[in-house]
Amino acid sequence: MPTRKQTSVRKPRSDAQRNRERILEVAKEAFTRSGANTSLDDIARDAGVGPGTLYRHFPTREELLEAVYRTEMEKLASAEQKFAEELPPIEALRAWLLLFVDYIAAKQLIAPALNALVGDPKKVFEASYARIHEALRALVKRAIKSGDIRKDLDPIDLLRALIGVANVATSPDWQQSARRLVDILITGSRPAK
Amino acid sequence: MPTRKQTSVRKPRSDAQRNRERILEVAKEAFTRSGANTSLDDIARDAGVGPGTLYRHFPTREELLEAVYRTEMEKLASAEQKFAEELPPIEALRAWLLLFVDYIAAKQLIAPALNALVGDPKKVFEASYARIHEALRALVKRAIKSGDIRKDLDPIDLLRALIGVANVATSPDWQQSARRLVDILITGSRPAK
DNA sequence: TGCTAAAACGGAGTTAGTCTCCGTATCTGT
DNA sequence: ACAGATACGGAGACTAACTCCGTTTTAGCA
Repeated sequence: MPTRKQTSVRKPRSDAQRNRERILEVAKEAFTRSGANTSLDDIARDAGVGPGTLYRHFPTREELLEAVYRTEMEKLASAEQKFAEELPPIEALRAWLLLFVDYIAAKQLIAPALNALVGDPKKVFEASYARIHEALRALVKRAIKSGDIRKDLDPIDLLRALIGVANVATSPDWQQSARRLVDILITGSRPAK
Repeated sequence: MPTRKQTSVRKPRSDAQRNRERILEVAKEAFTRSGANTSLDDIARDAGVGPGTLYRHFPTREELLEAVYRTEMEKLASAEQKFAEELPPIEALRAWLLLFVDYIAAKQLIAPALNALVGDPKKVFEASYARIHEALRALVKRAIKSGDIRKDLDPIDLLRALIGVANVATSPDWQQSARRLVDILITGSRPAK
């Protein structure tokens, strides 16, 4: 028996793969530009495929949204390692939180994702959330070990606060607000004494 | 000349008033129950009016959402005075922040509002946001004066963090997370020394 | 109280987006 | 290069959004 994975997956056909990526790319731009309610048929057309093809790859709007979102979040999560290697714990944490802010500032990707949230919150976040959470937890863990952060801090709390800031991005200075908030959060997370 | 307001407002017809309230009430429940994408025609039917009537009162989905949202936020904002009178500054602030959490926990009203956000963020929040912000600012101001909070704290930062928490309400314990966050925020907002 | 103009109603009908179905085209392995 | 499997695409059914206008209701006045 070959050691290769034999779990059903027969093979992905090359044109299918191409189309999938094409759709994802167009969708990302469309959602970012016009919000999460953009016509899916339009996205299909812009990607040069029929509606049927789009729906075969992503049966629901939410699934497409999630796929786009997950792809982007993956990039963010992978930045954790770099910071962890280059900076002292507390600074690595701060840097990553700030990157998080910059990232969603540039991409505005949180809005579409949130939109989908209304339908079924868990689905959309489940996968990417886990990945992001893992990255953040690693950073917090190191900062706890070095004594910069108090033991009982739940990393999710920080994450939630930050994601929130992005959503309430009504005023133009929201990004600065987010930066100040990072400081508040870190200060508030220090050991009691 | 009579001192009464004469600014255009001719008169609101009683049936119009009734219908408006009826729609608002049904809409609030519908959005809370099924998310912000509920069929507006359905809402109209449940309220016992025709689609035309609903659209006359609230030309767009966003406007209906905003009206519902604003009504609820008004209630929250008005709680500020009570706390300010009954509690010491820092505790009044804490209490109000916690009420904020409880409130959106119960009503889940933030989700629909956010959904609308994608279309045009400012519009939806503008009015109610101002009201809430005002309440929070008053509380923070008092807490600064009493020396419990550092001078340069921007109240909006706290608000943003909290709203965010509600949005990322994926896990069942999000409410506890929010409560911990309130502590973090308050601690992080204390004077430097 | 009865009358009238203004205000508001309501639902049929138009428009637009979602999603499916299936005949046709393309790919992969032999 | 052939066969079978896989994927494509777009016509069309369905559903919700939103409008338009003939009918009904209301407020104010004589």
